[in-house]
Amino acid sequence: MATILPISGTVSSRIKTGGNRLLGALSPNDAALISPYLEPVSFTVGDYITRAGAPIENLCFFEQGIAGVLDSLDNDRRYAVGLLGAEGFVGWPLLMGDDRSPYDVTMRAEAGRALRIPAEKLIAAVEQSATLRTTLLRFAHIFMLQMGRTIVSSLAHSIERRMARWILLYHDRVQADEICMTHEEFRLMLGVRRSSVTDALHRLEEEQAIRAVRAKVLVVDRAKLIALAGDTYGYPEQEYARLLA
Amino acid sequence: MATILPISGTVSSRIKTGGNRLLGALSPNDAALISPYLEPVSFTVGDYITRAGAPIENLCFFEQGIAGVLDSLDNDRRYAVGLLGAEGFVGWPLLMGDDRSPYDVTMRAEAGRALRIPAEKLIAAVEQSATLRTTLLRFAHIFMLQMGRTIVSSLAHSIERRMARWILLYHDRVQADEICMTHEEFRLMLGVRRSSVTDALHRLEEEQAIRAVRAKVLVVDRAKLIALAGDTYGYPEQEYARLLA
DNA sequence: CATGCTTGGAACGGTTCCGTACAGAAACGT
DNA sequence: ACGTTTCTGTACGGAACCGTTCCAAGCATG
Repeated sequence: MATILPISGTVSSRIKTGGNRLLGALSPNDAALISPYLEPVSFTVGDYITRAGAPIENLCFFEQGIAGVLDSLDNDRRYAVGLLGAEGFVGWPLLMGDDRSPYDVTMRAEAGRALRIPAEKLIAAVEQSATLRTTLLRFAHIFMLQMGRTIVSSLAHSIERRMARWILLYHDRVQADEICMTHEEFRLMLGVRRSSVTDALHRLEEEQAIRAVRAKVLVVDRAKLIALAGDTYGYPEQEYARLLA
Repeated sequence: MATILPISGTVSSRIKTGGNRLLGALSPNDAALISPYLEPVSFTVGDYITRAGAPIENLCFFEQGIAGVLDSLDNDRRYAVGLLGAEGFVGWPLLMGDDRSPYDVTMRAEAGRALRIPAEKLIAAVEQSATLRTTLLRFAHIFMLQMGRTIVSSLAHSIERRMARWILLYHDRVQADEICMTHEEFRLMLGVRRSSVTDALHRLEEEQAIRAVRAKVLVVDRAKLIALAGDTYGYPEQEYARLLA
């Protein structure tokens, strides 16, 4: 348990491209519209990409790392409503007629890289290209699907199964089978007490689906996690492939 | 308990307009772009407005009634991911680059009236008017906010408090303090067993927040319901007012 | 090495909620 | 009027999960 061995794991539908998948899906013309304004930025774990209520001044297309979209309650307790990585971008409310971010968005799990573009440049670009706008809105739509599945899983499934789902969502967005996350991190997504996270992790470990070491989760059997997550995993990912291939 | 007395109730931020609020918020020019194609339709409780997976052929702007947006799991258990009425429309995925509906949408609580427009007509209209597109996307955005709060409330709150929230969402969308819904209906939104609904209703009744009669809930003390719902009620409604006033 | 911080493991009783089952009450059809 | 269906109330044991507390292990810092 002390040393971290390289675990094989089933590397199936993982995101492999180095850069941002959404930008990669753009036509050359659309890419040309925004690429002059894209500027690389990097974040460390815990950094805020946007703050709830703040004006959206930039949009960030991630190349690496995981961004957690958090909603807060009573100004203290916070919960994740969704997750995104190199398959998407942060700031979509701007394309939907809102100039302020409704959510806190922070870096999770690992350091992140992104390409940043000023809000007004992106607005100008989507006004010139309908296909660009559609591509970006498609991501927002798929994020919405993810939220829907989050609702369903929180209503229908046990902590263990919901945890399996979140591990998969993380796994899809990191390059390795090793995911850095503490029990406290899981609390954001599951909304349970920390010891319940411990218990659920142990159960997943007993089933040989993962191995947990300090501040890390190693994905051992991805298929088993998918089975546990059931219908709450897969549909948004499948729709992403259909609409943004 | 047998007879339904007229209950005063606090009629605060209710939706009063007869027609669709979103259409009402359009500029004369934008309204002119689509009104030639709007056709009145009506639904009874249980009718499907769209089916999951089916192509979006029409969009529906509701004038009366409540539409429940349902996600299904394992082909049998279904759960509500959101609710809308005369403040919105059904079919927004079309504006976000998806030609199929990801959800079942069905009529809840009471019979509904809507103005229906063929998909291609609406697409043509939003291509002519950026402000029309923005207005419609703003509704989709606010629906997303509602979904976010649904996630948070399901993670943080007891059945009783979550029920208070859903009653408010229904109350906002009907013209009266009397809401037709069976315990089974609540199950869609809370994801609990039917008897838990009974218990939670009794608790809300003890607190004089509502009165429950067969297949109906009477809102007695709206302020009390708002207090129970806490931060999970109000924010999307407030953003609607800000962005679509 | 000494110290302090973060993270994880384990335990306690208590509460909420579940699954199931059954029965009464109200509406409905004929 | 009568049976049927729908809706609601209630009760039982049991499972899941909570809040709390305490302690141990890993890690960083000086």
